[in-house]
Amino acid sequence: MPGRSARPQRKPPDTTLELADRLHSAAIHLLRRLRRQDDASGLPAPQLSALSVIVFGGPITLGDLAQAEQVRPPTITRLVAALEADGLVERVSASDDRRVVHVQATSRGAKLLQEGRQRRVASLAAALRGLPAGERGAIARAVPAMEKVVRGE
Amino acid sequence: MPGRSARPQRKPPDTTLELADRLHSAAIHLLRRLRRQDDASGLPAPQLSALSVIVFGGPITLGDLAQAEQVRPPTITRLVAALEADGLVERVSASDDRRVVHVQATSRGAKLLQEGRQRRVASLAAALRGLPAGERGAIARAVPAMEKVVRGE
DNA sequence: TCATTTAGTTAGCCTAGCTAAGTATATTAT
DNA sequence: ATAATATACTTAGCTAGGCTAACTAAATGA
Repeated sequence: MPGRSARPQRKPPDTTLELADRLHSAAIHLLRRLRRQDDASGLPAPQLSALSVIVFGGPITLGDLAQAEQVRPPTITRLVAALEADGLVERVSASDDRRVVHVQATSRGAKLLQEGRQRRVASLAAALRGLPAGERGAIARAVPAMEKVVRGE
Repeated sequence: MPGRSARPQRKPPDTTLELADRLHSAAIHLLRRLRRQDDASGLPAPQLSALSVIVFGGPITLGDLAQAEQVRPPTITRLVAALEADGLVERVSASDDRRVVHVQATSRGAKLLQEGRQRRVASLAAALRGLPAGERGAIARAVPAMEKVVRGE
């Protein structure tokens, strides 16, 4: 019985509301599962997420980063402060508008992301590899649509 | 690892590692988006999630609930305490083993779940309704597999 | 009987999120 | 030119979720 959900559901949802509900629930549990297996790799998920945007999105203002990360300005200030304290990113103030702060990855930050990301999602990847190909394929085909939802399109 | 939001991607992932990465990222952003739209209506996500297990899974021990929710015992103690303080669940100690505590929903808890939960996911449901039917279907077909991954099967 | 295991709680810590209010810089209107 | 307003970010202070370590109480078993 360990590991057994109290609510096993194997049928696809058949109303949009049920779909939303189950997607929501699955997201919560997915992240909790990953967080628990994360410990070795270093940064907490939100910091890693922000770092990833910074590394891939180049220098970015704090405001844009907050929007990309779907959080309020004070939250991004704090996340960036934590990353900066670890030497993974640095602030650069804009020359033309001195209110604006750009943030960019240091080489250490970029390196940590490259190395750490695979480790962090390794357990999820392993679980996905354990699925029948058809089910893994179903998830793969759903991901672009999920990203669209997340971006609010 | 997340972070694809700075660069929208519309292609399905073609390696398992990339799939894991993007699924993870989508889950993070999905939950943040929902949290922000979670009005005064009710409980924070983790409490709602636990309440849902309790309502649908009947009376359940704290240990089993912790497992179902993928959290450590102290966390479940705290979540249940919060739900109890709101009169949504109640503790019942087991007659045969006095260490064990079962938790069950009150009628208020069951009612709040029925009403409030749908409200909470309403914005997600609306976003899903805005998708082309094919993409919504892709997500619907992926959900059972995601639940399987989450349960660690 | 006494040691061990099991279920849950308590204490104490850290991180993530928020709002409200503050500072500094830009912009706009008078 | 200056006053009002808007923007970008920070600070302060709060709620909440997550953890480990250490505890109590009850069951099990040698």
